[in-house]
Amino acid sequence: MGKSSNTDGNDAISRMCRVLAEIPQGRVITYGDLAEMAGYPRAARLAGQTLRKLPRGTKLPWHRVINAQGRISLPEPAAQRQIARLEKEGITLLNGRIDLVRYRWQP
DNA sequence: TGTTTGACGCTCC
DNA sequence: AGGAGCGCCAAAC
Repeated sequence: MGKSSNTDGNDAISRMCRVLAEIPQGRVITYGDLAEMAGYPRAARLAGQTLRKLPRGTKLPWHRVINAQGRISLPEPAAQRQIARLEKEGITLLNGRIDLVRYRWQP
């Protein structure tokens, strides 16, 4: 069947979004875990690359993705937007850091 | 087809 | 603790 081969680049995006949509409100996930759960172990950077492509008005909880250090990886203008959304969900930051032991989501 | 690029992660100083 | 240096992996170019 011609072209509906599934190996086009959109596969990664679909999988990432699927996982992203499952993250409960008030919890966070690391880039590494997101990638792994999407079927791409060791591809943390791919997760970031994928998130960057999300449309501006997406309903997906892109803000719940942080790095393994509990910090925001997004560059500055947008970092504040992410922090605002996180705090809105009750996620507190201490010195710019999120307590992964407390907020990390692990199914 | 080969090289460069990141919203990363881990280890070592 | 905090920072520098490598390693990883798929998408873009």
